[in-house]
Amino acid sequence: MYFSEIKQLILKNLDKNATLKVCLDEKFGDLAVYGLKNNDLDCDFIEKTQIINNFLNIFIKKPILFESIIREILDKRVKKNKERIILEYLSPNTNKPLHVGHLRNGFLGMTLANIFKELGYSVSRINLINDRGEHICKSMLAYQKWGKGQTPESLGMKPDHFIGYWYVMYSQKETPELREEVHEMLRKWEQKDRKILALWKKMNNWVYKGFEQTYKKTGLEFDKTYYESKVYQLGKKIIEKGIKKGIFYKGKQGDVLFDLPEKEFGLNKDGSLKKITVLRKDKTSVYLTQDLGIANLKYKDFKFNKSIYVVGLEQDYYFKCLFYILKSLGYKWAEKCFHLSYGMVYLPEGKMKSREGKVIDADNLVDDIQKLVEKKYDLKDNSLEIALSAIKFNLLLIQPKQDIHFNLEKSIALEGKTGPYCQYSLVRALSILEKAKLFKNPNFSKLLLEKEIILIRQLSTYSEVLQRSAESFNPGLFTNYVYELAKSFNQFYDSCPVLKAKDEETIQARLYLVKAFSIIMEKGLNILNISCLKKM
RNA sequence: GCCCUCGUAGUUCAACGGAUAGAACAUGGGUUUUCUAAACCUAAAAUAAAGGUUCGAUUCCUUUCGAGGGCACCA
Repeated sequence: MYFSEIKQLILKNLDKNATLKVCLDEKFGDLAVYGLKNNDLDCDFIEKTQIINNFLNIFIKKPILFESIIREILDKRVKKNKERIILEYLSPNTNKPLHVGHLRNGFLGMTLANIFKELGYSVSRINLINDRGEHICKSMLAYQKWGKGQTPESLGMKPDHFIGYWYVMYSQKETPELREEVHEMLRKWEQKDRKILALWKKMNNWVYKGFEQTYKKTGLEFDKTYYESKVYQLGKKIIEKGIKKGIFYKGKQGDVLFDLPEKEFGLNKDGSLKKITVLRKDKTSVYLTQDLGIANLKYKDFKFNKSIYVVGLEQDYYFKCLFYILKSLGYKWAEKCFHLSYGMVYLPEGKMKSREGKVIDADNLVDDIQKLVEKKYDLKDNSLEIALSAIKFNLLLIQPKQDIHFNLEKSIALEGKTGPYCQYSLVRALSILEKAKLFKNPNFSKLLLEKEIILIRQLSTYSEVLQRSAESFNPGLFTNYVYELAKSFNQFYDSCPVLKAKDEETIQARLYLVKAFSIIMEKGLNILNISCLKKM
């Protein structure tokens, strides 16, 4: 019998509304449920039941319990779920390199995708590249004016950093005249002016080359890439239809508007309804125009059961509008769209400002931490994997809604509650398993010590945490679990020798426990996109 | 002005409405002839304030204070 089956059997015997909880505190039972007076549980694996503080505590016969948990982990069965989930994340602009905020976004998306995959969903990961618009023209204009034909190669710069350099230069030199030139450039771009298109292509290709390097280094992956320049016109037909249906209307100046209802959005200061522009008077798209189109395209391409947008909290209002308009247009799938909003990353001196170059650059961050690892532990091997593990773990640990106050020295620790700590616990486990052989029939009644029991209980909550983490779209919950698991193992490792235990039966029972731990820890690290190392 | 989010040890973060609010870092004290000490053990330290709902509130509701974000042709 597996642990999940035990839980189901017990649940059958309880009230309908009862929820079972695995107890991690040894004083209580193995499972507990609140508020039950009647404890007639008729299952032969139950040792005793006891009511403490109005909790019904259920004690299960230890060998059966341990075997059920460990066996379930060893006999990995893959669940399948027919639901399809799409996740959009990263979505960079092509006018500057990636910074630590992008990393937070990307790792949130990647990890959530992995969590849903582990639960059996069919998942597609989408990157929507913001490759057009005024902000893109800014770096183009600066390069055109002052670039003197230099290239990333001629300056020895990573190509996306090269582009970012011109974006910062534009911002520093910006004047009303320059701003007008940017508008003019965008107009030419939309009219497919050859020269401008050629410049745009050249510069975007540089950026992509740089992004690719960063993706590869940090492990960011996608199943599908949409380019804004190719799809930004899609929304216009929807706008036309919406006007005919009376959902949108033309403003005095010829722009197209949508009225936001008072109930959900409140009123303006003067008591009028809030409005939002869906198309400019000159018929060019605003973000909303293209997002209406892209949302449709996504549904056509994927027929999703859930569409998740990983985008910062500064766009909460925007997404509320977008989803409301989609619903008003009659798309049934509108309610399956979800904005995963996450907090900003702040520097000690305040908000990051790309325009001023005040950012924690993604590439530099990885390089810095990697150097730190090499220096601190005097090693070359695996230093990148360890540095990335520290960064990813740190960014994922904090629940999405929280802002992160980033401090280079303090934030990316290498010891304590960190990625490397978790990697290290797996290294230790694998090192034991390498030296031993597992026999077929372990005797789990040999596992009696406190640290053994805590580790087993910790292992037993894996699926539960995974499920909760998915339901709340919170990878932080799972990241914390991975740490707690590593901690339980390190404590076990310290107090319970495996290969040098007193008798062969204890050795085997503990080996099975180590094996089960290594399986879950490997899964856990893979979900967090952290490398499983054999040596550290 | 209005709307949204957040306020937990010195610091950075946890806690499905449930049992004694957990960690990490920093600080103090310890552990290596034993499977990797990037580890383990140990001490001290917190729910912004005031009300309410509840058998029970860090969690839900109201108010105040504080921080951040947003509110029609920006992304």
